[in-house]
This record gives sequence, C-alpha cells and structure tokens, in this order.
Amino acid sequence: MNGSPQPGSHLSTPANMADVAREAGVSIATVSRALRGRPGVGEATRTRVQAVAERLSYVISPEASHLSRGETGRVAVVVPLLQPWFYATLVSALVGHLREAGLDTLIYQVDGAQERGRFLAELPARRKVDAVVLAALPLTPDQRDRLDLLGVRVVVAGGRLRDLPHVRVDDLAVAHTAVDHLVGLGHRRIAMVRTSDTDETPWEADLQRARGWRERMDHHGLGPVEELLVTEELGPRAGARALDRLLALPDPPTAVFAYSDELAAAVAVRAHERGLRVPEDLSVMGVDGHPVADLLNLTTVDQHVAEQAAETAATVIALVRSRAADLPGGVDPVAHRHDVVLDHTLVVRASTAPPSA
Amino acid sequence: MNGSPQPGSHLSTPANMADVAREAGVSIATVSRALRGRPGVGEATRTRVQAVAERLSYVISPEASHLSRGETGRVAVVVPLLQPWFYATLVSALVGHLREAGLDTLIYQVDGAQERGRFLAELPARRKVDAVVLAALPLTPDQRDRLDLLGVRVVVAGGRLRDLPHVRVDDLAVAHTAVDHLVGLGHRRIAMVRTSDTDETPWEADLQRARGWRERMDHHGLGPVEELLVTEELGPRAGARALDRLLALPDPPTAVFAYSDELAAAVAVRAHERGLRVPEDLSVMGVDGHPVADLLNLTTVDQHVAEQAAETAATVIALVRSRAADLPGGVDPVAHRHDVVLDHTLVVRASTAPPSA
DNA sequence: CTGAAAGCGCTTACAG
DNA sequence: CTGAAAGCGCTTACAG
Repeated sequence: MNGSPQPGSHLSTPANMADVAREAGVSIATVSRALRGRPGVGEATRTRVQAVAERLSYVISPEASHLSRGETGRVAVVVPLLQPWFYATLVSALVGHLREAGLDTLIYQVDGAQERGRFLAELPARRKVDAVVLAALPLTPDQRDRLDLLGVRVVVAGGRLRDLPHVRVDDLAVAHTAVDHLVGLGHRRIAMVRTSDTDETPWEADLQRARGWRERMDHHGLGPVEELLVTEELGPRAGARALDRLLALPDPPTAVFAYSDELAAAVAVRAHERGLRVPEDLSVMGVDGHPVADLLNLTTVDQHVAEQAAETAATVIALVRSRAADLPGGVDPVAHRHDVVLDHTLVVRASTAPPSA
Repeated sequence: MNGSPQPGSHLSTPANMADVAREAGVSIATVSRALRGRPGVGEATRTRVQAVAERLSYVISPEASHLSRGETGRVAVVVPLLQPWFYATLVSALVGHLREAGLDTLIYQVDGAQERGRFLAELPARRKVDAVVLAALPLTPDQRDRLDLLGVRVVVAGGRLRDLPHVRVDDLAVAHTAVDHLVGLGHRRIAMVRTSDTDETPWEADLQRARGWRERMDHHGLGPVEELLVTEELGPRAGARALDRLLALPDPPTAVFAYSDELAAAVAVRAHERGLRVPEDLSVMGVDGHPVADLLNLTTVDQHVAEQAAETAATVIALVRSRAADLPGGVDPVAHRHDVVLDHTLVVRASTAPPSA
C-alpha cells in the first residue's frame, strides 16, 4: 500500500505500522508495543523494531493512535485576542509547559461577544482536544451553561467562572495594593483609568479592580470617587483621552491607577505631552509586569503571568491524566483542588512619589 | 455502546454516528453524506438526519473523519517565541485567517538552536497537520534538509528559505529606506543597532538589514561604518547598552537605525536618561510598525505584519486545497507562484529630524 | 437515493 | 514474549 509516490506530489507517502512490521518481521501489535515502550516485548525485538522505524523515519500516526485510545493529545487554548501582552505571554508559557507534557496546543481566538457565541454554538473544540483552557473570557450566563456541551474538561486562567477549576490573582487585592501604595505616599485624589471593550459582557478582572479601588478609597475615607473613574474605549489613544478628561476636572487627581501597564504607559506619555512631570506633578502606576513598564520605569503590580500559566498547565495536565486513568468514584479530586489564587507583587519604580505640595 | 455515563466522569459520552443513524432510521453512510453536505441524499432524509444530530448535539469526530480522509484540517505554526510583538501579531492574524478557511492552528515554539534541532529531529508536526508555517526561523543547512522529512507542505513567513514558498518584505530595501530617510535629513554618522540571539544561526532578516545599511552608507559615500554597527545580546537592557557604547565613540553618531521598534524605543529612552534630546541631539528610528513606536512617537519602517500574515494564510490554504484535490502533473503550481515580497512603508514621526549644527 | 462493506492506522484485551 | 482479531468513528467506491 505504500508503493510509488502519488502522482502530482513530491512528498512520498509516509510509512505506516504495517510497513514497519513487515520489515521487522513481526506483527503490528508488537510494533505498537515496542514503539510505545509498553511491556511484553523482548529486548532484541524492541531494538530491531526501533531500528526499522528509524530507518523508515516512521512515527506513529497520532490520528489513528488517538482514535484508538479515545484521546487526542491536544489542548485548546481560547483567548479573546492573541496579540496583547497578557495573552501572548500566557499562551507562550502554556504552550511550553503543555509541550513538555507531550500535549499539543490548538489556539482559538474569539474576539467579541459574537465570536464567543459562535464558538460555543459550533463547539469547535469538541472532540478535537482533551481539555480547554479559557483565558479570562467574559461569558454570558447562557454561554457558561453551554460550556458543558464542549464535552471536555475546562480550566479557566486569569479569572473565575462558575465552579470550574481556575487560576488567577485576587484582583480585588491587586487594587487594594495599588491604592494603599499611593495613599501611603500621601495621595488623596487617586483616579482609576480603564478601558471598555465595545462589548457588553462584564470582564471579571476589570470589575474587581474597579471595585477594589472604590472599596479602598472608601476605606481610607477618600470617597466618593466616581468622578475619578474614567473608562475609555480600548485603543491606542485611550490613555491620552482618559488623562485629558481627568485634567479637565475642577479638582484633578494627583495620582492615576491604570487598569494595565499599557494603559499606564499611555497615560505617562500623555502627561509628558501635556507638560506634566511624572512623578513630580502626577504619579502613574499600572498592573501587569509588562516590559513597557520596565522600559518607562513605571510602578506596577506584577501579576506573574508566567506563574499563572504554569499553574494552569499543571491543572490541565492533571485533568487530562485523571481522565486517561478514568478515576472511579464519581468525584473528581482535581477539579475540587484547583481554585488557585496566586500572589501579586508591588514593584515600585520611578513613576510614583509623594504629591508635590 | 453509548449507555450510562462512565463512572468517575460527569461528562456523558458524546454520541457517535451510529447513534444518529439509529435514531434517524438510516445507515451511517447516509448520516455521513447528509451531515457533510454531499450529494446523493434525499432532502427529507437530510433534514431528518440534521434534526437528530442537532438533538443529540452530535458533531462529526474530526479524528475519525481525518483518519478516513487522510488529512487533518490542521496547520502548524512554528515560531521561535510567541511573546514578541512580531510573532504574536503574525500568529494572531494567521489563526484568524486559517479559522475562516476551516483550519485549526497548532502552535510550536522552538526557541534557540537546540530546540529547533529537537523539533526537526522528532518531527512532531508530522502527520498531525496538513501544512507547516515556519515564521522567520533561522535554520542550519542540515535542518533545512530535514524539512522534507516533515512530510507536509511548508510555507515560510517573514523570511526566505531554500526554494520553499515564502512571504516577506525586502529587508535590504527596508534598510535602504531607513538610511535614505536619515541621509535626506542631513545625517552622515548613522549607527545601526541590533541584537544577537545567543544562537549562532544566522537570521536572514537581520543579516539583510545590516547589509542594506552598510551598502547604502557606502552608496552615499559615508563608509566605512563598521564602528557604527553595534550588536548587543537580546534582552531588556540591549538598547541602553548599545547606545552607551555608541556615545563612547570618539565621533558618536547623530542618528541611530535600530533593527526593531522595541530596540529603538529602548535607545530613545536611554537617550533621555543620558540627557540627550530626541530628535534634537539624536535621531532614532526602528523597523516594524510596533505600537510602542506609535506611543513614543518614533519614526519607523512599517513591515505590515498583518498583510504578511494574510498572504501567508492564503498560500497555506491554497497548498492544502491543492493537496486535497491531488493535482496531477508532477508540478506544483502553487509552490512556484508564491515568492511574495510585500511593500514596506516609511512612517515619519517626531523622533527623526536634521542634526543640530 | 440508499446501504453493506472495506479501509484509514492504530491499541488492546484475549489466547497462546 | 508474541500474534490474530475486534474495535476506535468515520468516508467512499461499489452495488443496488
């Protein structure tokens, strides 16, 4: 069946297990065992089979192997967008860890409520993967319910969703840390700047950070603060517009807490353009641990994305393994163990200082 | 065969084609035709089958379908790293286009010569995908030869490799454009800054940009320039170190052409730290069209990454389709058509100006 | 228009 | 230690 190459193709048909078996003079069952490192094969036989496989540059067909075993060896990672630093970093680390565990990664980008709806409606991941990682996706209640129809294990990274296992930082505490830092420096007018998707669906991390900021301002007796909360539509000019609005207030803030480092960077650059010195005239800080914060020397709350990815990968791998082992008992120990909340770290740099008198 | 749920699992076993066939009172052959939209099924039958599939929330098993059809519906995208803006942007756009064509994307990160060697040695993509996109990977001649063993079609994005179909910008011309811009402003001492991997393997875009810079400096009678070429190891401090070295020269440059926008940004920030005004004391420009260049108002040569991705996707899709159609003739029209060189664009911003007298 | 059957390339009890 | 055979879930000539 593997005779001459197909016409029209310069790629020769790859060998299959039957070819190896024939060349090695054994059955395909033995080839399978030998190559998968399963017991029950003589050492000499195993060596011979491996040599033949090597010579024919044969590798086991994942398609067939998985069909037979009822698993795919693949994990889907679903992100709103791949480009932003947070997602690129998260996915990059995830891919690395999953690869080490022998799992391939399939990427799905579902930007906007419509795409998310379509994704869940079409269930594209279904049967294509052993598990799905949802990276901080805002979902409607209805969409959450549809998750079960995916028919695979789901892990949430960078947020929380229903009772699914998840890995995240405590965004409420992140905001508290930021506000405490600025209050500690002597600021009393502390603005919060964030961006909105064009999307209606609430984004949990965003809600929590805004809530944490509000809570903590009240806690320090600095509320009410609603006029200091500015939301701009996501885009390269969001930070500039937000700062312009804040500076137009009768009593402008002396410090800005931005939802992300990218936003903080844009605010800091805009401050320069407006002739304000950072931090003398305005303190600026963000959240993430983004390289741009390092480059521009901005204070930030590092949310350790690489660690979040590592924990997420560990959770996924455990789930896949437990399914492979088909654990008895009706209870899934893994799912109940994994509500992982990682620490965040305040990184003080040159963009925050006491307000000038 | 799809009786009660497995013990230990709260996920019910998904229906298979046989379940649908039984419920609809037809053979699995008919189910297959009906669901795949193939001809030869009565309209009433098709409708009924679709209704049953819907009710059982059945979707065709990609594993089985692909095994049967001899294709996977998947494309592998191989990048050195996913995190840098260029790769994140390229992959993000690729995933989108491939998805529209019904193809899933598998991500492989092969950072460093060792990983690349291992990737090619283990041929992980083999039989897992219908095609592979190599994103600007520096490969040794030996590794290039091993590509054939992948057993799948290969397309190169952001560079050129052997006789493989590829999509790229002309990096020689990119450097010419940059040098011409700076010379046109009156600069005569124009440095080039770049980063090296720890890696020995030559990176084509890098070599081309350096060569183009050198060529064009000579062309304008401004050579020899070797002392103005600074290579620093990749990292967050590369730009700062590079500028420090240039400023230590007896006759420092008045303009810096950086390999990338990220590097240009680091150089510009370092210039500020050193008390130099940009562009009055030093002109700085990069390559990419990176958001940070926009943020910091840096002149750049935009290499239109999204368009490169679109062309790459189109090439891959054509290759996959042509293979599916099993074109006769021994010649592959697609492979020979696709040496796509896209235009680049000079974007002049505030970081370049005539040198001060 | 429809079905029985072979085949895609494996894995794994089961029986030696 | 090894093999024959059933099965994973499809697709597709082939024959009605």
